[in-house]
Amino acid sequence: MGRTPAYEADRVVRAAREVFWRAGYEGASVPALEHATGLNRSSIYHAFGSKRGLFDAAVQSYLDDVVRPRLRPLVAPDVVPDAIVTYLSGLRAALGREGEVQATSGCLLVNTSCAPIGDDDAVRRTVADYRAELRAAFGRGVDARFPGRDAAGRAHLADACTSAVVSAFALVRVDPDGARAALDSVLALLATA
Amino acid sequence: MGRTPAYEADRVVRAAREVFWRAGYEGASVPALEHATGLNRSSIYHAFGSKRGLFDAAVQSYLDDVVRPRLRPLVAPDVVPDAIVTYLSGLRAALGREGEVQATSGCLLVNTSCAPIGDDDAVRRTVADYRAELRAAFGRGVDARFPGRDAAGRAHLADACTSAVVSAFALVRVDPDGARAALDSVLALLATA
DNA sequence: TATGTTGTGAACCGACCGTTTCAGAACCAC
DNA sequence: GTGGTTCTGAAACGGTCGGTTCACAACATA
Repeated sequence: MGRTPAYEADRVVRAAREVFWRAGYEGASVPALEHATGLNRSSIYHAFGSKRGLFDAAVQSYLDDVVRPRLRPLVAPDVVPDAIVTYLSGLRAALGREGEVQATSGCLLVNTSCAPIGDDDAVRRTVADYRAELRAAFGRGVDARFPGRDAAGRAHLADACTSAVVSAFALVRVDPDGARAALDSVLALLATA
Repeated sequence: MGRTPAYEADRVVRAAREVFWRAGYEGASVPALEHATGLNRSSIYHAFGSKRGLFDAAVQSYLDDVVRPRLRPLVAPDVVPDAIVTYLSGLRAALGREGEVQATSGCLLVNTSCAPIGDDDAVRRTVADYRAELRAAFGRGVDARFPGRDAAGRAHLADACTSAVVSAFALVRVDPDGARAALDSVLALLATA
């Protein structure tokens, strides 16, 4: 069988995810990834093949461990009317907690979309699917909150939620107040009957 | 007085702006800037002091030559009711023209916000002010379109326009259809009386 | 034409980039 | 134990990074 790895793969990927999140793909240096993961580069390259391989694993972990758990109440068989509000106000609060990754660096995938690595086809598909996943979840959240409203109105509201979240992620690094304002605005639309 | 520069400063800055727009600050290499501007690095450093100095000039040019001319109808003393619709549908069309910088790379300032350079204080202020400028312009555009509507409703609509534009910029690189959908959604809200 | 100033090209700087190599350590099966 | 396989640390790879240096070209002035 051979020598036993001295690390836990999940922990390594999570640590790398944090580095990519803050610094971006091109800005995350191999020494920084070594330091964060505690692994020597030879082990990183042995396990993941390349910096890009580690990045892909980090993106998968971001989707599985960060995005989808928070979206779960919005994609469950039964969606509670408050689910969409809970999600958005939870995000609003997270963007205010200084020091946390989300507050300082927004969203790994939105950041990726704005960088040259976003031109890569595989990355492009991943981020586009992520946006669609967000939109679908918000669509169900809005439907659960305003079941009586007409379909077009609900769709526009779900679109507004999607745009608010994406723009909040995109701007939080430079303008946390503006990011929170975007979320507050759609929260107000969701509060009115 | 000394030797006459062999270049036109404006042309140099505009060429550099394009490189930063596509590649981002950290991704724009000095050789790439030399090639785009036609200047040797010694001339670049003589004129702008550093890569960052050239970037700052490029950002200023982006605001003066790209952003503000398009926003002008929305900040004029008299704002036409169609101004906001004209702006958004113009942006929608621009995001669809393949090959153009806007379609492939979104917005220089949004991209900057999502990158590590966004942590710089001066950059932070610049992008935050840009967002505020956008929001103010859209506010006037919405006011001109729906003068009879209540203030809160107009504010939420202006917020939705701001978020739609920012998110369209943030996503156009990976998801042009999603970006256009965000704009279409607010355009629909602006079409209804 | 002589002088002082400014712009330009080429060569070079140390630092860092992502990646590879390789010897040896740690484990399994026999 | 022995052999085969896998993981790990250190060192080194060529290439590129942003930035500097310097000799010289090109101009304004006197």
